[in-house]
Amino acid sequence: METWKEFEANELTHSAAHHLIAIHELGAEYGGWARVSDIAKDLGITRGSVSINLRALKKRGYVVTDEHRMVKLSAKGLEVANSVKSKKAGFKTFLIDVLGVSEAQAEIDSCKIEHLISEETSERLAQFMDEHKPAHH
Amino acid sequence: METWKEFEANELTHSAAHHLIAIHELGAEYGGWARVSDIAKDLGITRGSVSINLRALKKRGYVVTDEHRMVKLSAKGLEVANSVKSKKAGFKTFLIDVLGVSEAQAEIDSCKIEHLISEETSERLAQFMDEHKPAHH
DNA sequence: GTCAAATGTTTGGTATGTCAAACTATTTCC
DNA sequence: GGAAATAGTTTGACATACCAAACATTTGAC
Repeated sequence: METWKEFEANELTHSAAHHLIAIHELGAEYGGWARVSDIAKDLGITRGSVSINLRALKKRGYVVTDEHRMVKLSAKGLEVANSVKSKKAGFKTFLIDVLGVSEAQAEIDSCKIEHLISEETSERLAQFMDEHKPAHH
Repeated sequence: METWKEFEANELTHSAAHHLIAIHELGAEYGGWARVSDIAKDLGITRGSVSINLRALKKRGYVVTDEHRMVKLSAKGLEVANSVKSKKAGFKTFLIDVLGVSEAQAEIDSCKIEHLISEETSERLAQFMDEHKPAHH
């Protein structure tokens, strides 16, 4: 009867998920390392906000920093970043290819729910997509 | 590039959506009217929280109150409550019947995303479900 | 090596959404 | 009709997540 509170209990908030994704993408060419101001620029928020948000993500073990204040995902952070990205990609593909939703709306919807979908659902969706792949000769 | 901020721009928060749904369901037998303390009991939060949250929902035109402090959805509030409920129901059915997700997980996932799904996606999903109804004789 | 620019942090502010607890108002019971 | 229980509101607290602006630190240009 209080299923609705599961939302608050979610491992990651939408904001936290996007901080991790930003680090992952910005760090891609630099061995995983990213800078606070580049994360801020990428997310369109201030350096101050990122600084504070990273403190919490660091404390919770999702990111690590080095002596030059460079930021990197921990193993746990990398795992959840990849999980969220794959959920988003899978759901977006489903929306476009199966339901026929427009690309723009599919991007928005998949971005909104990427961090909320359970492993069970994302696995079943992947299985469904696999079974309904366009036929090949 | 800042699609991720659409989340914050969503018409309803998860909490707001569930306040509206609670009013809708509690009021069902009383001409739509519900009491603060029953809403609080239903949601599992304090009367104080509900009181404050309703103030905002009233200001934004989703609920109305009478001289006895009874609470009811406005036409707009009723519309969004119904929309959210139907999105949840449609998505949950899809998860269970099409993907084979467990009932418990489908309930949680659909509850988390019910207020985030666009009209376009929910319409396409409804259409998909309609086209894939179990065959009848 | 100095000075300016860029970067990172901190502080004080806002908004949401929760709590506990104090307070006020209403209803119910006898 | 008075006392107790119930209902509603308000206050002060906390957590998240943003901003602007002040501040500190680091980097880079010369």
